[in-house]
Amino acid sequence: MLTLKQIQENRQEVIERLKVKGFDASLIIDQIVELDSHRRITQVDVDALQAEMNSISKSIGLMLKDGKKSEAGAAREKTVTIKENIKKLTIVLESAEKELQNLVIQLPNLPHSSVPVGFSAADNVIVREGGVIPKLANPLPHWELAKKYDLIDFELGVKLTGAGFPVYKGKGAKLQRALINFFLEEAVTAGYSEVMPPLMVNEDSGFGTGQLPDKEGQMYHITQDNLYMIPTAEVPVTNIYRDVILNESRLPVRNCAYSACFRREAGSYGKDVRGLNRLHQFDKVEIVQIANPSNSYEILESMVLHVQSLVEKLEMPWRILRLCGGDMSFTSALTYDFEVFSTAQERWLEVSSVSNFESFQANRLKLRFKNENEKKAQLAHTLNGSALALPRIVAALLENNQFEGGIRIPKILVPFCGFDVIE
RNA sequence: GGAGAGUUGGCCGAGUGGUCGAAGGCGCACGCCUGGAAAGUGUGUUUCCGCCAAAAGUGGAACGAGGGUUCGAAUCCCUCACUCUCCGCCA
Repeated sequence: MLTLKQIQENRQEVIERLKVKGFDASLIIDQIVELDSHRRITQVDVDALQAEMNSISKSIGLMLKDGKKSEAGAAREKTVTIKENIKKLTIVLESAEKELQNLVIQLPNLPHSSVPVGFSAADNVIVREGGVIPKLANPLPHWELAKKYDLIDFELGVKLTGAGFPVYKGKGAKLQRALINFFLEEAVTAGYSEVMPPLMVNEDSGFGTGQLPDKEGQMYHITQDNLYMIPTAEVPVTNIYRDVILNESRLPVRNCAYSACFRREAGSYGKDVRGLNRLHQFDKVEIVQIANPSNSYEILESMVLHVQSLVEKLEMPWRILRLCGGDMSFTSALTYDFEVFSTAQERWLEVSSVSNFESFQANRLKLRFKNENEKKAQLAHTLNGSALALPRIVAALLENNQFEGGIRIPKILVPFCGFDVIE
């Protein structure tokens, strides 16, 4: 959520920047500016009436103490109309605040100046790439490999739950655990401290990171207890710092977490969802940082390098995209996507998204920092990235490393798996 | 799930209708003291929304959350959430 100050002070710039995301903000911003001034004027009035009330109340107390009963009664009568006016104006004030809030949360985050203009994935910019795309004679897609070597049972998942909830078996299951451990170890070594968060969150947490109210339909909602299944560990981990004022010396805060992730993926269909390409439940290791605004973009780069080191260690053909305005999420200021190449499907699969949210989430979270010398706390920057999401990594790993009669496990994973080939 | 007791500032803890944003203590910051430190001592130490060009200053709000009673609520009433204890159930 943008701050009112941001909107007031850089009105034109905000409108221009949001155009990069294909968002026309001019009307909303006009309304916000007008409503905010209305709100402030009303508040001045309410405060003045309140002050009068307070002073009368105080004097009544003193009068009663002195035994001046009739004077106190007279004063009491004066309060009747003041009280009515306060009531009326408070209603006006509260509805203005509510309306203002409703408008402000409709505005997406401002894209960073380096974000390319564009409307679809085709307009994303390749930043750099690496690895080698293997040349295979007749590669099988991972869903066939999974069946052939009995690694993943999609039909069984349908029986138990529904489409998009696969059952991993044998070496397939072991590979999941190996990847999770590998990713966590790498993150911890890189200085992230591990947390294991709840897989369900409350409404406040959903709002804090921006899933609610915008993406309500993307999360599984347990209505009986009004809880949401997390779509990513970003939600619980970032919300650890909701309503927190950190000491500046603690920044950057770095956390990593493994979690299962749950997404309804309403409206998806076709080859995009085949096999592991899009699931309702999947595993992911997430990295999160809370940063000082002065160096949050350097931190973003370091997170990108961390993810890059993972795909390199896994010997995958990879590339990094800088997302264009139209392809970026509502909450992000700058996002890099990582893709790995899937040989059998002959296409790039997104395996990670690394973003700087600047103060957009922090403003919702009331996540601030200050040092001893400062009176006023300021909003921190939040960043996160997948490091990494498993399913498409598994898809690429199976497809790219297949050979006649087996699948080779990348060297770095062998100690985690306990085997070096699937056959 | 049943019964009871709680929820106050960074922490502990007092406060049952009036001048309480809140005693006292701990912690922390700065100063004095000291050769240096400890002890001692003094001052300060929540956050949000406004007014003001800004600072100074100043108005308002907040004692788990929301509502109510009252001229006035941390204090009384209602609803909800959470915590603890006992019982039940359970990996």
